[in-house]
Amino acid sequence: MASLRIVFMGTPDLAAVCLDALLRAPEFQIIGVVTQPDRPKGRDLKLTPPPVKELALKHNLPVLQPVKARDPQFIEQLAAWQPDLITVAAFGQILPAAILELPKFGCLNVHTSLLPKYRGAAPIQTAILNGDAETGVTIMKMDVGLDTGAIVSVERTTIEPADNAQTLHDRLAQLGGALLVKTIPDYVSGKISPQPQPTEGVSHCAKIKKQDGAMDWKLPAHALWNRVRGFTPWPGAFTHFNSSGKPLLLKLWQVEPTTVAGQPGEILSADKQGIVVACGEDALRIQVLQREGGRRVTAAEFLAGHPLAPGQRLG
RNA sequence: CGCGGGGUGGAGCAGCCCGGUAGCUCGUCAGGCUCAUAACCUGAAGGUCCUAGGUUCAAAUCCUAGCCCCGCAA
Repeated sequence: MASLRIVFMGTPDLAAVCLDALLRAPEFQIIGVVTQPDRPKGRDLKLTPPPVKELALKHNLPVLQPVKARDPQFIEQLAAWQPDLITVAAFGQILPAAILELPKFGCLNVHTSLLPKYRGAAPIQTAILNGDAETGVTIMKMDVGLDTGAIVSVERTTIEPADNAQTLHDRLAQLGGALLVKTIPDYVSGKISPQPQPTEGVSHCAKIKKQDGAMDWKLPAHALWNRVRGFTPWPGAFTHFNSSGKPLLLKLWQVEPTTVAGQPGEILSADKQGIVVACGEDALRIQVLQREGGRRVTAAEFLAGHPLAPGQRLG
C-alpha cells in the first residue's frame, strides 16, 4: 500500500478534512494535491488560498491549481506525477476522461449524499431543505457523468432536528475521510468491486444562490425551518424588518416550528422565549438572529435593544 | 485602495447630524409582595462612552490616525 502513489484533488473545508484523514493514515502516500486557484475572499477581497492548499503546503506537498481541469498542460503535469489512484472530494470542476483514465485504479470521489440521490453541487443543504431523515457519504469510482460513477462504499447518518448544514457538513466530512481511509485498501486489492448506481431514485440538486436564503413567510413553518437549517451558515436565511424608514436585514440562525397561526410575516409574540412569526402554515419561533452590523444574538438580547411588538411584520 | 454598518456599566441598544449633569430594555445585588414563579413593586451597585492625538471655555458628540467586530460582495 505504501507504494501506491495517490493524488488528492479537492478545494473547500470538506475536502481538507478528507485530505487530513489520508495524511494521518500512515499507510498512504500522498504525492501531490490539486485544488482550485486562489480566489478573492473576505472583506478586502484578498486573494485567499483554498483550505486544501493550506493543508497541503503545511505538509510540503506539491500543489497544482489549474484554472480549467481539461487544460492539456495541466493534464501533462498531472501525468508526470504518475499517480496510481486519484481521490477527489469537492474539487469543484468536471474532470475530463483523460484524467479519469490516467491512474491505474482510476479516480475515487467522495460525495456527500446517498447516491444516486442528490447528484450535483449542494447535496448536504438539499437533504436538509427537503426534510430528509437520513443522508450519508458515498464513495464512487468516477466516470464521465456528473456523480454517476459506480458505488464503492457508503456510510449513512441520521439528520437530527438540531442539525444544520454546518453540523451536518462537519459530520459528513469526518465520515467521508474515515470511509476513504477504510475503502481505499479494499478497493485497490479488489476486495470490493464497484456496483453501478441504481437507476431508481436518481435526483439532482441545484447550486444554492444567495437569494435562495430569502424567507418567504407564506411558506409553511416546517419548510422555513428546513430552510434556516439548510442555509446555515451559508448563505444564511434572511428577512427584513422595517424599523424606521430603511429596512434592516435580519439573518435567522436558529428557529423552531410552533403551532400558532396568523398573517404570514406577522409577529405574534416577542419575549424571552423568542420571536414568534406567523408563516403560511403554523409559525416559527426565532431563537437566534443577527442584524446588519451586529453579531449573532439570542432573541432575548435582540429584544433588549430592538423592541418588537405583536402586529409588526417581517419580510 | 471593492461598498457599507458598528465599538456607550455584565448583555442588547438609544444618545452623535444641531458639542454643555450618561439614558432605555434586561441582568446582578438587597428588600417587599405572593401558595408560588423566568411574574410584579421598591431601592442599590456597576461606565477609561475602543485607543492615540487634534479643535474648543467645554467632546460620547466635531476632525485625523490606528485597533477590533459585523453586513454586502465572493
